[in-house]
Amino acid sequence: MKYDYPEIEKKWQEKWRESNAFEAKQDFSLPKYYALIEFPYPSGVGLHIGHPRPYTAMDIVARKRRMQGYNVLFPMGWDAFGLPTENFAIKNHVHPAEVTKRNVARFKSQLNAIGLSFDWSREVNTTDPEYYKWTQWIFLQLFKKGLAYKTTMPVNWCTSCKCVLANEEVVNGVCERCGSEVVRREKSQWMLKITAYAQRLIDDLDTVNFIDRVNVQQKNWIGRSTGAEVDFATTEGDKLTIYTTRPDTLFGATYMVMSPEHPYIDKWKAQIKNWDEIIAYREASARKSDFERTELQKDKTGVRIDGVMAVNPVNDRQIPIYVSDYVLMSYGTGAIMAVPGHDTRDWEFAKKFGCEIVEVVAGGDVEKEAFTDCDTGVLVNSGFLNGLSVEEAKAKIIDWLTETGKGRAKVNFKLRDWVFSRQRYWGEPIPLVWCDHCGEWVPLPESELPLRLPDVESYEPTDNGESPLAKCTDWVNTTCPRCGGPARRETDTMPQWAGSSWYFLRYCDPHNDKELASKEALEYWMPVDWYNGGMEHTTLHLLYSRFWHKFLYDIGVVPCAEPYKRRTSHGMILGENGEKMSKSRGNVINPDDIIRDYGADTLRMYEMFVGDFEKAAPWSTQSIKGCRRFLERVCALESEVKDGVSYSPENESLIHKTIKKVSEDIETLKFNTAIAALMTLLNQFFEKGVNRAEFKTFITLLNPFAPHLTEELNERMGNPDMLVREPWPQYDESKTKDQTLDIAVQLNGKVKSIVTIPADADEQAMLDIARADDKVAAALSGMKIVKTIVVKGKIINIVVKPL
RNA sequence: GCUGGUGUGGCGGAACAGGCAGACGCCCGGGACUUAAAAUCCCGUGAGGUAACACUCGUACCGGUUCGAUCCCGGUCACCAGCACCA
Repeated sequence: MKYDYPEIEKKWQEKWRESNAFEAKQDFSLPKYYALIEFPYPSGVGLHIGHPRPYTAMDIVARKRRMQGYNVLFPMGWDAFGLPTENFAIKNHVHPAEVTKRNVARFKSQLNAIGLSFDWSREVNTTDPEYYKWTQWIFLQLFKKGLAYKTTMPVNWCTSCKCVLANEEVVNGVCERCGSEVVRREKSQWMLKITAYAQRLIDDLDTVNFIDRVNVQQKNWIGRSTGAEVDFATTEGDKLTIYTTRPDTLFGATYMVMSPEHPYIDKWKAQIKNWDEIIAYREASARKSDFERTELQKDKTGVRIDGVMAVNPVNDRQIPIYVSDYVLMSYGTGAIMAVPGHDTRDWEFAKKFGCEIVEVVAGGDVEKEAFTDCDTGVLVNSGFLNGLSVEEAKAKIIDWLTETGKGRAKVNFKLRDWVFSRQRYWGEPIPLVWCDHCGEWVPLPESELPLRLPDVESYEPTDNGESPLAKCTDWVNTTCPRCGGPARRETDTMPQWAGSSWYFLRYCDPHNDKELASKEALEYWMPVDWYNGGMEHTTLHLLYSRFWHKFLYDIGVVPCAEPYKRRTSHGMILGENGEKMSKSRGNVINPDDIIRDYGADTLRMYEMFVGDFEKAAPWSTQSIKGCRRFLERVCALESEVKDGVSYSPENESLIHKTIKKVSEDIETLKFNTAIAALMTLLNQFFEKGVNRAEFKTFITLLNPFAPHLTEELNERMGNPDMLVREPWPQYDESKTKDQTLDIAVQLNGKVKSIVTIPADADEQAMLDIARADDKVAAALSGMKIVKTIVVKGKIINIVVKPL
């Protein structure tokens, strides 16, 4: 058969569509499998060559599961709110909804051209009011439970997007999206209390099967630490509380440091003798952007508070208090005890400002550098802690603090609450109104959802930090749903991460207009069995959606505490030069061109064969030809097929091995070696011949990888049903074993010969065969055997020395 | 700085409960077919060495454990990713 891929691919894509081949069934008695990939942001440039890698991988899993008899849910949708669309709309004077529609149409046709087996009857779009109705509904539940609150705080402000960013969206001090400078601004923002779930977000990682680097990154980001809070008295009679992970070093605390934003500074105004100096320092650090702060981190700055002293509770010594911006108001209590002998930052500060350095853990030289080792040190100069190890001292001092009421054990997290509002147009409106009469934010009744985005004349962001919606006075001015008085709508919108935090739930029951999804559907489909997505979402989408899911679990909406049973992640496709693909580097590969020149099946094969799925791999226009050649050879094999029994006993054994290998490799993300095994089998068929049944098994195994070609070949063989509906081949473990084995015979660890033994030969039999071998016998002559090592079925090693 | 990860032919990558290193593919070389080229098919292909064998060296580097180490242990170097004054 000539490999007419454009014709074949078009034909089978239509057949699958006409027969609803991939529709998940509404029969909840069947075993289910929910395979999920991250829905894309439908950008204007179309599909990237990187997209098909995870998509094809999960498509292979989904196709295999269907053949294995599962009711498979493999859906797709659009994460379509977001800035690029809005910016494009502004520039070209089109409505963002119109832009979205076009981009979605383009993406969808590209995805279909790859032959991905999505159930399009469940397509969702985050910008659809029938969808964002439920995004808003979830927000209202969060609000009602006190997990959404508005507060004024310094936030990350992107100077180019003119919009607030979440901490997770700031990378190296610049905007994750556009790379522009991010500055700190005081703004009133909606926040979501993700910190309330910090502990559970860590703990429940033990209940799911995520790849390790995801677990590690999430844990680092949440940043749990254990330590103690200690109350220091001051000469003004206040209680200055600090947090430390090293309470064992309390005797070594020789000064304290407060963040410039600490409220006690204002409180002590009357007592502070150098007030002007303190205020000048506070204002200077307030002006610094996060970027500047990190740039300057090596060089500590600060000012001593003149007029107030603190008292170390363990020894009643009076110690000075400094103000320095290396202490952050947003972590712990905004103040620290400084132990310069055993903390690098305190040591640097102490050296610069001439503070006293006391050694309380012996083992280093605190005059040269801070000694921070917790494993080997022994406590000294520490009263009742002397002689203890760091671990013992921690426990003892916490007991002491608790008994005396001067402190307590404490757990802290680096994770901060999620800044949830954006000053842009193209996002979900926040369904709250401010009522002066009620004096608070009032939620819209659920019956009024969705709160639709109004049509506005200009989507331009404003420099004053207000959302474009603020200009839409007809929409903004409304009545309070509670008291009926005049009220104003919230004009900020939700961030892009809102719609994606729950979309996998909507797929379970996408057309439900009574609830976000029915209980039965959620109980049947959830949790997602396998979710594959990018590492870049680990501390963003993945964390956010786990948080929302746990909240929905708490209020009884979803049946499971974790949304995803298994999470894996793919590597990037790089340009041919090994660099990240980008327009500016001129190394972009367009999937449309590849499909036109090689076909979708070749694209799929190559995306899976290119390298280790979990690692980045450079694209190669040379190597893709190998996959194309393989498919051509599969076509050519058709004419080699002969009726009758196997021509070769080796075929049977290799077929069983290949079924096993391909079946297992798909489950462990080793698509590249699965394909290699199929190539090996094909090569053997050309060498040894192939019968109809063998060929059928081969194309069935290949079907998830190259679905179009294999369907065509299956039809040409006269099989009435589509391969999609055929069962996955089974293997017989006993037939994967060879009758004979080729075993290496070593002398002193060097291979001297290869001998063939029966698979069940015992150690003595193996040794006898080895010694009968000519090469072995020759090598043994003139040698004295010191020792022989025989491992059944593995190896023979004879240790010799000259006679 | 901290936390993870990765170093294997000309290239992408296989093989690791310690047991023939380099599967599979690309590139490259030779041959067949062809008037010729492309395509296809066959053969070769880690490095040194040999007429051909033999043999020697080879999994970032140094050392250790072992009959045997790409794999385990200790140390060093390089690269990638994430975090970054988190007390």
